[in-house]
Amino acid sequence: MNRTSPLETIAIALRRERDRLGVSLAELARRAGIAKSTLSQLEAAAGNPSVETLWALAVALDVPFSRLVDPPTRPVRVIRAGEGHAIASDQARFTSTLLAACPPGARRDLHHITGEPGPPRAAHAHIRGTTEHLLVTAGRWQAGPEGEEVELGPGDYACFPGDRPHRYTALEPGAGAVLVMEYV
Amino acid sequence: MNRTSPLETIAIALRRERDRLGVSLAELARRAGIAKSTLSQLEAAAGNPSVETLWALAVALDVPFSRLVDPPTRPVRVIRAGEGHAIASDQARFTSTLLAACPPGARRDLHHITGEPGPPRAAHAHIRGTTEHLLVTAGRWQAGPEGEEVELGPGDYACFPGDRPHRYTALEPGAGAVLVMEYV
DNA sequence: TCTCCTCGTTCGGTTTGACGAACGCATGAC
DNA sequence: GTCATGCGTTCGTCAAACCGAACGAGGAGA
Repeated sequence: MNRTSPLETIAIALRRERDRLGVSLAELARRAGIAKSTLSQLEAAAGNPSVETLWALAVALDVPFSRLVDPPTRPVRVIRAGEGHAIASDQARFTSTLLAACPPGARRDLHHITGEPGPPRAAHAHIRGTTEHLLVTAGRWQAGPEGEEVELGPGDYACFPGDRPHRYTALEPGAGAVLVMEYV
Repeated sequence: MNRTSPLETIAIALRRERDRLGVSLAELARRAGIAKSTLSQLEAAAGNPSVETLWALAVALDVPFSRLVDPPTRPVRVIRAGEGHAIASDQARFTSTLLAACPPGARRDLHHITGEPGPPRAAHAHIRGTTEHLLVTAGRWQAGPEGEEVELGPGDYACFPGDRPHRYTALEPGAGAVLVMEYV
């Protein structure tokens, strides 16, 4: 099942999550309260860390413990909006539309966002391969990569790359949406 | 966030999974290729196992690694509209609430469902490990595992095991929701 | 009863992971 | 130029994780 050893998996995950936070090896070691020599060896896939060590790192990285022992990430695969299959329920009065099938190896964190009219909320580019899914639950939104914003109403769905600068603007009071952050 | 230490979590998980398989401590140690003294101390929450040791145990127990380190999941979790830890943006008038962080190795398919009042939509049990996330966008719903249905209004979020029979009932015309099917 | 087996725990000895100091290498201030 | 700061790596020391052996407890069978 698993080709790569857990140690390599951890080494890759540590490096990936540390890059995501944009902190140095020494800084992360400080935050986690471990010797930077230990962390250096771990990122080199040399060594066999104890649970306490890994736990401290997971806390410092602000990720669930198990994310560090994830199987390695697979190459980037993006599913564009509209590629989902529409599935009709066998029972009447009920429909289910597949908005986006999850690519293998991707992680999707589920958020609920709300906004009020005003200046747009500018989001910096996330790590490469990030995709954002937005489904409006209330009010109207204007969202998307800079220069390619689209306007969305209740029930509308959009997905766009999150690894470029992008914005959210609430156009009506009490605007809400479901935001799914997808990391590959 | 986590009250119990990772070591206790592991100790409990080891005991639970071993009981599930119905094997003795010595037998499990044999299968995992570790000394039974080591395993004995781990189940007593004494010690600080290395990743290799834990990995061998996870393989021998035939469970994903994360099952040994993640605290047990609660059956049904509801986050009411406005509840949850909302993170305010640096730019005002914008909040983001993390509903569910994606577990490693999981796949999440994103659906938008609509329903009309009438008989409930009964869903059969999906494959083991499936979790469903539901966030209501419009109207009111009653949903959840059979006998544990909860009523949800706009903005409410619930997640529950999908590997048991469960139902969705729309209580108002034009009810809508985002459904995320999570497969481990 | 006695024997034999397996259970889980406890006890030294060895291996090794974690630590801290020192290293070489960059970059920036003066 | 020199100095200072921070980076990531390497090395020697020490604590501890892991191991194997021995232990007492319980059960099955002759």
